[in-house]
Amino acid sequence: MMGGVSAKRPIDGGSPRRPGNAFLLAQIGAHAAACFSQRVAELDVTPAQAGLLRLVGREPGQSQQAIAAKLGIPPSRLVLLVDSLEDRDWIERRRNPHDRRHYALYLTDLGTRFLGQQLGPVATAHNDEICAGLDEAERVQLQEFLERIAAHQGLVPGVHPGYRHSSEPT
Amino acid sequence: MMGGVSAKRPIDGGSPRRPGNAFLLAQIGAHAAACFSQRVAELDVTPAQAGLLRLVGREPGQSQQAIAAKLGIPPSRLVLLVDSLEDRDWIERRRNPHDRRHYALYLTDLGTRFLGQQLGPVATAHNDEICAGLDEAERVQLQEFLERIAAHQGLVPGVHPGYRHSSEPT
DNA sequence: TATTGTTATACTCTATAACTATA
DNA sequence: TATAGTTATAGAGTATAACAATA
Repeated sequence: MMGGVSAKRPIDGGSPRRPGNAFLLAQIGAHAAACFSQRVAELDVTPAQAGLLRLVGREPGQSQQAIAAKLGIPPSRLVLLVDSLEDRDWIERRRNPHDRRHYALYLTDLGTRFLGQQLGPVATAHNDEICAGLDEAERVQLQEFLERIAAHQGLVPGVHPGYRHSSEPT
Repeated sequence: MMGGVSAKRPIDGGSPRRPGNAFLLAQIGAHAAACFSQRVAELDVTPAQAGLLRLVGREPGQSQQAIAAKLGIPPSRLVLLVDSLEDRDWIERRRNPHDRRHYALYLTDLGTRFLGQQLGPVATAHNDEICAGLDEAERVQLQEFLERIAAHQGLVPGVHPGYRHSSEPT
């Protein structure tokens, strides 16, 4: 080993003493995602499944290609996700009569009920848990800030890239 | 397949029409982490390496066990991370003379310089990029909200759990 | 015997690319 | 030939558990 050693005392290292907004957002965002994951696990659902279910409910009738593009994932990955929801009888693949290569995805009645009666309340409770510590006015204010940031970053309203390989401590 | 089909029209599905704060935090957080990952990649560094480097700079002299516990990762994973930083001559393992089982981690001079002159500016630029769209007063206000949330959620100031298996679309 | 750090192994998740069918 | 969906394979990243050294 070459290069001497320093730092008998704590060193700041160029980064601000207290974490900035970007770091806090990443930290809290990861925490929120982990909490949500734990909550939906009690319904035997993964976050990815929950997200797809919500997307199909919000914009039914789309092809798998369109959905995969919207989520920024390869179509091959979507297949297994769709399979898992179809196995539970929550969504349904319907052939497009005009072009039999396409499938169009729709919620089943069961899926609609699950989304509205099971997943919805869990998402609401999750949101409340994360916002604990902020009063109503502050939550509105925070939402405005976050929406502005999201718009500035070009993020699509209902979709987030929980797919990139990050993993980032401290 | 049993269970009829519904949803000829878009369906809200119990979740709020516009994403709530928790969803926005997760979405923006993942985006911020991805941006940071891209930025530090230009320095040939992973987010995990950057985080460890900052942690060692902030609290030098800790054992690997202590750091692993703080980051919430298994010690075996930390070994490779420490190896990669030691290979670059940025940090150093020093034997504890009183208990030769322990190592204590310190920055080298080179690591101190890299942290201050390379990584620091990148982190600052990253923070500015994420906060684009908010003026100075709003950034301060946002930071206050985020710090309050982090405290309420019991998050340790410098450490975030970018380790759980989430992956969550929509 | 307990603890620190390390190595070895196995498992999960994901993307890439080959394959089938429709057009 | 091109496109939608599927299947198969391989790679990265991670945790679990066995191991060696020190106490």
